[in-house]
Amino acid sequence: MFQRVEKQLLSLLKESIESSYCCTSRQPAFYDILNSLTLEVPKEKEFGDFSCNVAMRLARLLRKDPKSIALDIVSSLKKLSSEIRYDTLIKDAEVKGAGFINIFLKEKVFFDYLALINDSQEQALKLDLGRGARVLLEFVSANPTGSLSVAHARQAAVGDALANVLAAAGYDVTREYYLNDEGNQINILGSSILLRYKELGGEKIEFPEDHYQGTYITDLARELFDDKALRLKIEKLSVPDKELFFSEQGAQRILDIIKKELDDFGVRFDVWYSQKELGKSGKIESTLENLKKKGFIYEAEGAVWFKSTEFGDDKDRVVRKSDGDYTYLAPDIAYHEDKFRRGFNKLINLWGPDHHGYIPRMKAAVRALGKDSQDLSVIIVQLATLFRKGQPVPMSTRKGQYVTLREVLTEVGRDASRFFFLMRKTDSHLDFDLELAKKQTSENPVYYIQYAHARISSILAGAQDKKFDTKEPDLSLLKEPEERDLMKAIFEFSYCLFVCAKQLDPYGLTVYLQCLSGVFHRFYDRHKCLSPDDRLTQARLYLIGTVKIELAFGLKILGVSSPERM
RNA sequence: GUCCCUGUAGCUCAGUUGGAUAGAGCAACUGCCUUCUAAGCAGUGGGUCGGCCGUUCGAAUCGGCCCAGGGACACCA
Repeated sequence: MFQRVEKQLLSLLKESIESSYCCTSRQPAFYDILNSLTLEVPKEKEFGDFSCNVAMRLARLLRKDPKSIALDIVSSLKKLSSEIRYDTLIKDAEVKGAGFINIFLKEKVFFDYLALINDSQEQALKLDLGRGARVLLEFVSANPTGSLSVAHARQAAVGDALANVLAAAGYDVTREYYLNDEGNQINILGSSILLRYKELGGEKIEFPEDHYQGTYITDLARELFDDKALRLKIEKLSVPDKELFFSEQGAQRILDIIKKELDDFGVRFDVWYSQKELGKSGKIESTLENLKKKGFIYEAEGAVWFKSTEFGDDKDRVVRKSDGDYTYLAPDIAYHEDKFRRGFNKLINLWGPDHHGYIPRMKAAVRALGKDSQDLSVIIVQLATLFRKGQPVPMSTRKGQYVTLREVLTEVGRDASRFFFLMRKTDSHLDFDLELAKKQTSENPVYYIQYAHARISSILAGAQDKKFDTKEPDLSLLKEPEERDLMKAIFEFSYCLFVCAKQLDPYGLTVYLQCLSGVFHRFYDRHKCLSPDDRLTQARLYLIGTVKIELAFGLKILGVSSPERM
């Protein structure tokens, strides 16, 4: 709806400018400006619902004062808008400041939107940007060598919300977790558990520094040790088989823990993609063979290299080490080729900041595979620093001591933690105040929004008891400035969703929902919904019902609940 | 050393492809509940937008050079 109104206004403006100046200027520059017209929503409401700066941009070209240009445009705009096809759109237009054209919309535009939302609920809020694009969103993808950390928690919160945003914007989205279930780290995991297992058997062991230090390793070892049947089986294994067994068992059991953590966090995945299976499938070999045929793979210094410099990387990268093992890059290229092969045409990866330097080579790989580098978007999810009473919570990755997703979830709960992880732009650092997130006061933005939802629910429940009839309300009774503010805020939902989808960042929704809640709270404070006038009550219930639908949908996208009462 | 990100109120941050008087929340202070949920609302104070130069009708925003903080630069994953 927002987009449609914006488009209509733009074409109306274009027509006005053409009719005012087509004879005086036919220069290409004139049409450049005409074709790149933009509208903005002014911060101050006295400047209208939309504003356009085209008069200033035309001033030099037309050698005319921007104010008088704006006046010319406005007068022909008014003439046009009085014609039947536009007479439901513009209430007024005026020139202000250096030459801004400020447009005020007719309330009918807002009324129509309210009706639309009340008729088709969430459906009215969704967009149609996808156009058949199949999106593969890969996120978290943490190695199954330990519990998820706060860093993973933010990636999970962002990834899940982004998937919801894109789905709401009309994309076909698949959520995937790339499971690093083989390789060095998994071997070390197996070896770590095996050592602890031996220790439990009374053996004296030396525990290397590069092994996993956490107590959960001992817990896993104990699980295996305490299972007598399993222990007998383990005794019979040869040394290499034993190593393998512990690696597999460890990875499997930790994966179960991770799945449970994500589930409790409300984050779900459609596909768990195993690197081990990828290796077995022969896809790595065929991908490298394919690239070799294209001339992007060569051998040197005993290793196999990917010619990523061909596509703008700083230097070429090893895909197969001189000892014959693949580097991480080899299966990753194959994995991305497989993503495309499965029919996805838009790949989005959420990575931690430590993978920042990895982007150019992955982009290079995508291009080497014959795709456009735009087909892969990598979003760096910056770290969240935890604070308690204004002091940063110390974090040590050594000795396996790090704050886990589970701890944050247990301490502040799902709603607050998910919301807090989304409160800043994804690629910006985030300060997460545990004490603030726990507070159930106005200081906490989550409760501010949820409270607005609960208040509306409560009013609607009260109204239901009084059995208001369901006939079409007379929205023209909504004349108070706070009511208009609310309608305008409601109107901007789809624009917010549009921006979030374009920027691949759900963060904007947290800002919008706080704003919408604020406008509602101000309206609530000044006006009674349940007024003595039944027809007004009817209209106001209709209005706040729409707010409720938007709040609930917005919160659902963010993975936060919308309580009926608080 | 090279590249990337960040620098806006006491704190955490917004600032819509350059727009109108730079905003919000928190913190501080002051008011508002016999009336739909005070987890709310209203008000007050608080700024050299890191610095300098440039681009133009117009710069927090774009460009250049500095200053400060963070991160990335493996035949690890």
